[in-house]
Amino acid sequence: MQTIPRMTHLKLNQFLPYRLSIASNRVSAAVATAYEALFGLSIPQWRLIAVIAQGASVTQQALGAATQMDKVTVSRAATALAERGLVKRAPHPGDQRSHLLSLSTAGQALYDAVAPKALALEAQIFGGFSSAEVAQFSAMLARIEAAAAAIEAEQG
Amino acid sequence: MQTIPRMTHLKLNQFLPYRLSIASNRVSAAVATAYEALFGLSIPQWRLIAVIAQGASVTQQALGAATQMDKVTVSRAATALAERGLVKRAPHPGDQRSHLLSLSTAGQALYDAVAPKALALEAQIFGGFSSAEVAQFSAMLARIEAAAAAIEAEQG
DNA sequence: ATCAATTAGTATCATATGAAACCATATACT
DNA sequence: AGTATATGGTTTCATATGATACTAATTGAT
Repeated sequence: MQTIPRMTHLKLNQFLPYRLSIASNRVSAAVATAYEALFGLSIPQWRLIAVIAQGASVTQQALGAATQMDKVTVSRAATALAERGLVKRAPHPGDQRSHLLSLSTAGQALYDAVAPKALALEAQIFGGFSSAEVAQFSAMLARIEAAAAAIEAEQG
Repeated sequence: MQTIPRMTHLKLNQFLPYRLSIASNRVSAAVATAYEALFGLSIPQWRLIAVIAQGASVTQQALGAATQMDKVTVSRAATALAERGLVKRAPHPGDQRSHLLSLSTAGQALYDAVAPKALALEAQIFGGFSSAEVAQFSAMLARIEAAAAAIEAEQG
């Protein structure tokens, strides 16, 4: 028996979806560790806080759309934040199923503490990047997202 | 009470760790769906196959290092692949705790089928990229990985 | 040679995530 | 108005993942 040379060689460590996944996981791990250690926040919780801080008064539905997280994940993070007194849930006028979430004073204070730290972490990770490179990278991510979403859509 | 303008505004959808995570998750989801639908492979299983195909005869320890996956994940994927008859486990001469994994004929055939499909997916996702852009993106990922790993190490 | 400390791999446990089922309310259609 | 359908959110269930504990074998030190 003899070995027939294959047409396609695939080196895992040059395969971009793999590389992307590794890089993303490392970044997420670093960020998650920092948030957890410093503020006791999970990534979903932090994302909610970031969006609520921007938008003032938001439904969970809107939070799901803005953070691209599942409604179950949003629900759990929202419950935890409410229990911790970081967000307030007001009834939604005109829809009794829904609440409007906003930051409590404590939540706002936490946000004010977290945000600079988050930006510092980002700066640490992308420290070597020029602003042109950052812009380029960001644009590339957008293209990748769109292409991947298209594939997913076509796969049903 | 009056609102004091904050120093740091943070828009989640411009926050790069978030953007990176979203893009990576989309790509992983698209890839995972395709592998699962076409070949019944999970991503860890596919990674093992890819590395074994390169390296011929490898220990799980080496597979863990090459794929950056936990040894538990490697163990589970290896067991599943062995049960499916895609990889063979030979005793490691000189270390009886360890096995040497290699592709069976069926495993090699599967690899030969999967690899082109994987490359096609990659091409679809990065289709809009020039080869210079691909190289740039790849280099950026490497820098990001290194920076994130450094942070993790320092957080220890 | 004996015993402590590592290491390869597996098994067990805890946690995070999302899919599916579910409840209450809201909307659409007749 | 009255009924079917859709929607916001929560609960329940199944699965994936990794930390921890464990077993068997190997290495190192005396």
